[in-house]
Amino acid sequence: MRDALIAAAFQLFLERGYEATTVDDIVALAGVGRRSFFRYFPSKEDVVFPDHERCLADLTAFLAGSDEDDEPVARVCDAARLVLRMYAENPSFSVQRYRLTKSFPALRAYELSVVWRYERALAAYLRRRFAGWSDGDLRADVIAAAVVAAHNNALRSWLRSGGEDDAEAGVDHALRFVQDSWAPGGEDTGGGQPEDDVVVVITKRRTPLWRVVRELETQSDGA
Amino acid sequence: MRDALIAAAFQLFLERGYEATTVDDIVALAGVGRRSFFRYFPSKEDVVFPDHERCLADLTAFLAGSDEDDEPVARVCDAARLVLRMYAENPSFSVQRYRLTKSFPALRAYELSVVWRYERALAAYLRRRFAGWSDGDLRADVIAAAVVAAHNNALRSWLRSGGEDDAEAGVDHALRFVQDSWAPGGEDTGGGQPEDDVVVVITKRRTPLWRVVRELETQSDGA
DNA sequence: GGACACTACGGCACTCAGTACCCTCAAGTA
DNA sequence: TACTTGAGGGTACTGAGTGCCGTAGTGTCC
Repeated sequence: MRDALIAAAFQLFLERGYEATTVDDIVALAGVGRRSFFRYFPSKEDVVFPDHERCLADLTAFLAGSDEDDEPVARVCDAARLVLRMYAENPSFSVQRYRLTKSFPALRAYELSVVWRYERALAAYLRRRFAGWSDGDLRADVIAAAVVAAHNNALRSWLRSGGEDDAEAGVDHALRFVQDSWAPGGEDTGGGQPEDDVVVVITKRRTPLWRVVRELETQSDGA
Repeated sequence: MRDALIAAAFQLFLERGYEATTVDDIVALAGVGRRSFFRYFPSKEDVVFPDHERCLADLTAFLAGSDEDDEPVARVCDAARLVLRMYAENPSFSVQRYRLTKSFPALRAYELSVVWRYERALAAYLRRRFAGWSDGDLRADVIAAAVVAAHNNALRSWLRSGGEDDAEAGVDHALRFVQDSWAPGGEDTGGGQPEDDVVVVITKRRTPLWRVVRELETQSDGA
């Protein structure tokens, strides 16, 4: 019955839009009573995100089950991959939902509150791991936000592709950017370059440093 | 009349809670018609955040009015300070609102959508500035999220203090953490060095960029 | 002064999400 | 048979938000 309601809801949402579809329409199509809808979904928005509650529980469990030896940033990146996998399990459903949420502000607002809960779960884990550091909480909040932003950047790009691209590769690439910023050494996994290969940078003094960095970044990977 | 509605709403919200206060209660206390409430505020949530629309416009204008020489990350940090200043202008109001939003999920969800709009404004600016960089959009999204997270970390800590702490100092400290991660050279404000003086940097390939930058920063002012 | 707009506000009626309460029916159990 | 339990249905209600219209004040032009 839960699945029947989800199917009916999506059919109508895609046909005539989210706001133009009432709960009465959905239950009429699904052939169930109106009261039953609210037994399965606390609100009309919830029917659009039926699996996030479980995913959030998985994510929390995953973080709770990590030990002291894990590199914290790498761990939250793996947690983000967990979320991506949920989307990737049902590409067509995820893409449909993406188009829906993109066009209806009410759904976007709901999605934000879901994402916020993921972010707080990551931040809570990082705060534990950074306890005692100076600015540990700040670091935790910023890194959690960065991980979520990177994940969402890759996820949205995958969704825009209609689920055709390689979702895992995209999110790996995006998360590497975050790890390079805060989990130094993470990118140094080997490769063929000899360690003592040398780069020489020549620039005018007083060039804004960010311009130098930009030049370095566009020309090489690493330094 | 707008101010009368805000005052009446906050009085009732603080007295009996957000959800227990109906729009009818508010308009009765303010002595205006119910229909007028919705003329000034599109929804009941909006009365809690009466100045964000203007602040968002200020922020957008601030970013639009910047030129190519500005360091992008420093610019969005300054934009974040703009938002903080709006909170700091009315400490007691901000603290009251903070306690309200903390305890009512509906308000928290609304606040998230407001914050999201700020973040998108910052990201849009950064995307323009990073256009052409490899992973420019990703970088823009991540940095925007980090700036917002740092700002919110400092803001919440100030709000929890009841508006007693130094808000500006707190947010400066938090934003410095972000700038140190991505906007090296922020301290480059002048000095007498001749323009054509040349700096040579020698480093190993595959050294994490941030290490190079740190080294540069500690050894010279500028590049 | 009178006709004309324009604006701000109030009142009324409506839709729809969400809730409280109670009903039915079926399945199991003493 | 009587009793409980749980899934679902029906009804009536509250409250947010909208559309429509009426009305009163405030100009402005003739």
